[in-house]
Amino acid sequence: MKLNSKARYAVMAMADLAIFSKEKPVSLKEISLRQNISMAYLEQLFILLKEKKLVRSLRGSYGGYVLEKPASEISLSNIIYAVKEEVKTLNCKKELKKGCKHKSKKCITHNLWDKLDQHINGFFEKIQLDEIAGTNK
Amino acid sequence: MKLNSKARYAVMAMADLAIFSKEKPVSLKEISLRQNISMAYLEQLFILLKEKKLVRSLRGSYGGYVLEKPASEISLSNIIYAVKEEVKTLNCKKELKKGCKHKSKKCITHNLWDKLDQHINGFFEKIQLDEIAGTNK
DNA sequence: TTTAATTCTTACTAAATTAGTAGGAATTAT
DNA sequence: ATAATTCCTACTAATTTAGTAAGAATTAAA
Repeated sequence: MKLNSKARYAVMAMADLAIFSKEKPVSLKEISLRQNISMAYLEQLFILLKEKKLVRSLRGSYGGYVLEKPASEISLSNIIYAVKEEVKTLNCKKELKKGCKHKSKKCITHNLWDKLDQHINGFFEKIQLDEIAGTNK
Repeated sequence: MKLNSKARYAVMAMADLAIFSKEKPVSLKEISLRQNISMAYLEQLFILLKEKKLVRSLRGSYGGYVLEKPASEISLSNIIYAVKEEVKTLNCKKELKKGCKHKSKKCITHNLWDKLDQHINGFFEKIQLDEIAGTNK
């Protein structure tokens, strides 16, 4: 049960934006230096964050990224799913793949993992970026 | 954020034991057939479950495994940690490794992941095997 | 109009992890 | 004795992770 770097870095970067992109766009280089994350890696993450309309980009010199919406309207869940990380406690989707079903029955722990799934996703949904960044006070 | 097969299988196997080992020891072969898990893989898991005193083995013909304690006294957490799976949301242990600390400060999301850690472990601790197996009614 | 700083895009890769398989030794009820 | 089992150790193919690398496109400022 591990959270990978992709999700961890994405949240760190978004928190950095929430704090520093109020006056001007923040470049990935700045984030890279402040948060100690490889810049080329950040580039890949920001493509995804942009696709999901969590950030807006400004190209060219003095460009960078800003939040597309207020930090209070962006949940941890939004960020994590934007970079394609997801909670997966069952190895089946909607009970279709093998590994869970056997002899046409759901596996004995199916409901348990479903509950765990909801437990973790609930956490991700209730926390907003402003709280993470400490800009909600 | 994925739960791996090791933990999933361990919990399934323990639930199987909780249900079927009341009269006689249950062999890994039986579990393998009922739960659709490779027997050689189960062998490795049961070495670990035994080490943590969650099960007791009976070798030889007609041998197998039984629970070492009542299912109501074995938590999901016990099982998951027995097979060396763990919740890891920070990539640092006790703030020592690099990747979290940078310029001698904790990373910006450190407290968040700490909370997530507690949230998930809380779930694992509050659920007992009898509940999973449905033998608590 | 040139330059420097930036985002955008695609391809590659080393290392680690996962999810097993394989083979045989030791033990024990029948 | 035999068959069924646990115990033990080593190996491995596939996948995932966490990046690196190289260069094209864009734009503010000098």
